[in-house]
Amino acid sequence: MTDQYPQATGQTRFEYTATTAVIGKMFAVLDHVAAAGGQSTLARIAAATGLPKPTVHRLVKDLKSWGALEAGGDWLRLGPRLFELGQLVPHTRNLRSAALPFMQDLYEATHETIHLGVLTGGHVVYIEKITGHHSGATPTRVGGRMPAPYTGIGKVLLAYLPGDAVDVAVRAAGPPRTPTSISSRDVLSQALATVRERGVAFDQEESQPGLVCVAAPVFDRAGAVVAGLSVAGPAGRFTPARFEAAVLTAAHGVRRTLRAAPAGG
Amino acid sequence: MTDQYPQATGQTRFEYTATTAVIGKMFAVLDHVAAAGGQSTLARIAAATGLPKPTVHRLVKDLKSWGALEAGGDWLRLGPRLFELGQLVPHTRNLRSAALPFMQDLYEATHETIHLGVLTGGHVVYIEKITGHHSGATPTRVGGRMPAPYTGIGKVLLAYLPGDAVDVAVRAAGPPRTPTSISSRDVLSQALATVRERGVAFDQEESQPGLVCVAAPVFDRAGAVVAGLSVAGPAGRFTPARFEAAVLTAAHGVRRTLRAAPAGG
DNA sequence: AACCGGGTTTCACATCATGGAACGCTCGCC
DNA sequence: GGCGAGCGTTCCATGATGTGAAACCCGGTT
Repeated sequence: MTDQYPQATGQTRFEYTATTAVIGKMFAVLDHVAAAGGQSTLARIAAATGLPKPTVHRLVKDLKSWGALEAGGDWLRLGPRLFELGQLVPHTRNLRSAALPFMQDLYEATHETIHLGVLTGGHVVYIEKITGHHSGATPTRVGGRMPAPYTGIGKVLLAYLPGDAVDVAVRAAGPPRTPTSISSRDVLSQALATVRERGVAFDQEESQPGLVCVAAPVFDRAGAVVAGLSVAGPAGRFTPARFEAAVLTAAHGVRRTLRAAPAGG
Repeated sequence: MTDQYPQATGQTRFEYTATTAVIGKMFAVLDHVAAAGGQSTLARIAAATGLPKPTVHRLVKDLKSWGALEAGGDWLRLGPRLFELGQLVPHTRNLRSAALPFMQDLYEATHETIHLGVLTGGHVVYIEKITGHHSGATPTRVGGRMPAPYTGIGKVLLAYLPGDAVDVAVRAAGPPRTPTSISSRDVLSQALATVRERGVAFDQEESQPGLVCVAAPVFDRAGAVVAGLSVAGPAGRFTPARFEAAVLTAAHGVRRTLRAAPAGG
C-alpha cells in the first residue's frame, strides 16, 4: 500500500533492487525505454543503465522474442504485448469498464475533457481520458502521473483516505506546478476538509495555468474511495461549479455499476 | 513482423524459450496470471507453469517489488505498473490519441459501439473501445484479441496488406465463431477484393451472433494501413450501411491527424 | 491432534548469466 | 577512398548466481 516505486522520471541508473539480479536488470532496461518515451536504442540503454552492451543485448533479445520490445531499422520500442498485458490489470479494468459509459454521458453533456484517475504510490495515475478536438492544452495522458495535491482528482481521493496516504502524497508531490498549487501540508488538510464537506474538489489552475476542473470521488460497494472522476476545461469560458452536480451524478452511477471489488490500491 | 506469439489462451506450460532462463520463467509467470484473467495465487502459478514453489516465490517477490504484481490477502494480481507501461507503447499511443476525438464524434453521431483495432500476430487487437450503457453484448475488450477474418476491422486491415499477412491471419484464426464466419481462404480473398472496391468492410454477424458492423481503414501518411475503425451494433435495429460514410469520414480525419509514424506492425 | 494445502526459509551444488575482448558494419568526415 | 566513430553482434573461460529438494510455519478442516 505504501510501496514507493522508484521514480520513473529521469535516468534509471539501476537503483532498483531485486533478489534475482537478472530481473532487476531487465526492469532497468524497460524502465529506461519507458523513461525515454517508449523508444530507444541498444547503445543508449547500455549507457543509461550502466550495463555492459552484451548483457543488454541478451536481455533485449529475450524481451523482443516475448513481445515486450519491438525492433525496427534503428530503434527499439515498447512492444504490443505490454499494452495487452496492461489492459488486464484488474483494478484498472473493472474501474474503466464501469466508468466509461458515464464518462461518455459527461462528455456529451459538457464537451470538455473527462478524466478518471486512481492513486498509486502517492501520485494520481490516469486510467481514462475522454477528449475532443480542441483540447491540446491538457497536460495529462492515460497512464500518466500527476502529483495528487495539485489536481482535483488527487484531492478528492486524498480527502477520503487515511492521513498517512496524504503524507505519502505530499512527500511524492515535488515542486509546485503553478502559483496556486497547494504545497503546504496544513493548507492541504484544510482543503481536504472542505472537499469532504462539499463532496467535490476543485482545481483552480493548480496543476496547469489556464486549466480548471471539478472532481468527484468514486466509492466502491464497501464505501472506500477507489477513483476520482473529473471534468476539466479552460479557465476562461469554463465554470467548474456549473458541472458539480453532473460529476457527482456520474460518480454515483459508476459506484452503482462497480462489481464487488476490493480496494486494492 | 511475422512473429507468432505463443497463444495466451489456456495453460501456459513454459513453452516459451528465452536465452536467459530466468526471464523465460518470469514471463511464464506473467503469462499465467494474464491467462487467469489478471488474478491468481502462488500455488496456482506453480502448478500451471510447472515451476517449483520456491522459484515462483522468488520471481513473484521481484515482480511485486517492481509493481508488475500486486499482493492482497490471498491473491496475486497484475499490478498498476504494467498498466502505466502498456500505455507508453508508441504505436498504440499515437494511434489512440489521434483517433480518439474522431471516435467521440462517431459515438455522438451514432450512439453505437466504436472500435479501433490493429493487427498483431494475425489477430486484431483492440486499442480503444467507446461504448454506452446498453452494449453488454459486444464480446470485445480493449487489449483483447479477435481472429482477423471474422471481424470488420480485421478484414479492412487484411484487405490492404500483402498476401502473406492474410495467410498468417487465416492460420491464426481458429474455428469459425458463427455460421457466417469466413473460414475459407478463397472466400476471404474474394471478400477482401470487395472491401478494396468499396473502401469499407462489413461484419454480418460473423464474429458474434446478433452483432453487425461497418469498418474503415486508417492509413498513415505513407499510405500504409495502420488501423481499422468501426461502428458496431445489434443486428436488429442497426443498419451498418447507413454509417458507411461516417466511418470513412472519421478514418480520413484520423489519417490527417496522425504524426509521421512508421508502420511498425 | 493429526492432516492438508497454502506460503515461506534455508543452503550445498553446478548451472547459467556474465562481460571483456574482438568483429563486421554503416555511416560521415577529412 | 581511406579512416575512425558508433552501432549491433558473437565468442567463451570464469565464478557468481539462480536453483529447487527438503524442511518449516500457520490457519483451517476433519
